[in-house]
Parts: sequence; C-alpha cells; structure tokens
Amino acid sequence: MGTPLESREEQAAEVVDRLESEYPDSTISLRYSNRLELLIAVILSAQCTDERVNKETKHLFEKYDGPEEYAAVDEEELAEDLNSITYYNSKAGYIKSSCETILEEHDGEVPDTMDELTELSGVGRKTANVVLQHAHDVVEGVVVDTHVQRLSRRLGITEKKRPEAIEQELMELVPEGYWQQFTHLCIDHGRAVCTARNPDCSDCVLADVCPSEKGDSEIDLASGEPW
DNA sequence: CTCCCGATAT
DNA sequence: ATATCAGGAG
Repeated sequence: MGTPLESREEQAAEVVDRLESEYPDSTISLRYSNRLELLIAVILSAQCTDERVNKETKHLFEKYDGPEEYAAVDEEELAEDLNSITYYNSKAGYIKSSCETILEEHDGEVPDTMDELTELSGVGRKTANVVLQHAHDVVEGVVVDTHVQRLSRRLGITEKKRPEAIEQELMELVPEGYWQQFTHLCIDHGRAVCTARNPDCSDCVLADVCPSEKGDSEIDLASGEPW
C-alpha cells in the first residue's frame, strides 16, 4: 500500500495530473454534428455504451434532421429505430417530447440554461451538464455519470452516494479549470482499467494512491474492504 | 424506491 | 446466469 495523501483536495489534483498524462486526448466519445444531435445522443446514452449509441445514431441522424422531424414522427416508429438501445420505448418518448418543447418554447433551438434543459423530458442534471459544456461551452458543474461516481469513491475523493452530492464535493475538490476534463478522464480510465466488475489494479497508474487498490498477489475480495 | 431494457463481457 | 453500460421519470 502506498501512503495516502493528506487531503482529498490533494488527491483530486494528483488524480487529474496522472490521468492527464495517461489520456492526453481524453474527450467526449459521443458522435454528433449539431446541438440537437448532441442532446439526442446524450439522452440515448443513459445506461448504454457510447459505442452502441454511436452505432445507432449514425443511421438515426441520416433519417431525421431537425426538431420538426423528431416532433412529427410516429413514436412507435422512432422506438423501432432505437430498438437496440437500452430503454428504447422511454427514450423515443423523451426525444419526441423534448423536440416538441424545443419547437414550442425555445424557437427550435436547444436551450442553454440548466433550468430550461432539465425541464426537457429525459434530461436530468447529468445530461444537462454535458449539453451545457459541449454545445454551449458553459461549465457550471461537474458531469457525474456512473464512471465519475465509481472512481471518485474508489479513489477516496468522496464518500457521498447521490450524484448531486458527489457533484457538489467535486466542485469543491477538483480545480475549477479541470471540471470538464476530470469527467472525461474518469470515463476513459473507468472503461480501460478501473472497470466496475473487475478493475485491473496491477496496471493502474493510480494504484499507489488508491485506498481501494487490491494488490497483485492473492487477496480475496470477500475479506477486504467492499467495493 | 421501482421501472425501463438490449447488447456485451465475464 | 448475471453484472454493467456517459440516467431519468413516476
């Protein structure tokens, strides 16, 4: 075991520094060519891999263009187009409803405030933060998804469980200029090394500063600290 | 809290 | 077989 850093603030800075070196080109992996496509891609990405979302949106974005076409489409047909995505019935409804609202209340444009975005169907704080950051270049929070939640807790940066509580702590602990990058780094590292089920601690650049590090010898998961 | 829900890795 | 995937609504 490595010596734990004194404060969680130092821990956060150290994590950002090391992961920056490990993933220098870390950025959003969803594919889109305008603000509406970004919004739709992020709605679809809930509990689904970005890889699958990109595979489906490639066809979806060729078939539909603009909020008018999504608002006008038959919801069952849209659900068919999304039938390999998680929760496709719900998401078809979210997309159609959000596009109706965008047309009726926002002049056909994707909103640029947290309140307006979270009023859209299927858009919570996480989705809104992603759209604010990548569509409008507004960073007023930290995107907390499943990877950010898992890594922040494993690394001892937070002990909170609710995403909103984790976001508040990260906003205090992560240097302000790195809020956006912190999320991308957690996602890249979470996918490649610090996976949910079987993290590869033997190949982790954070192992010596991670309180959850397993060690490469024979330590059984049942007797140690729970993940 | 439950429900939504297909593809993939283990 | 089961856990997990850039969550959100009711």
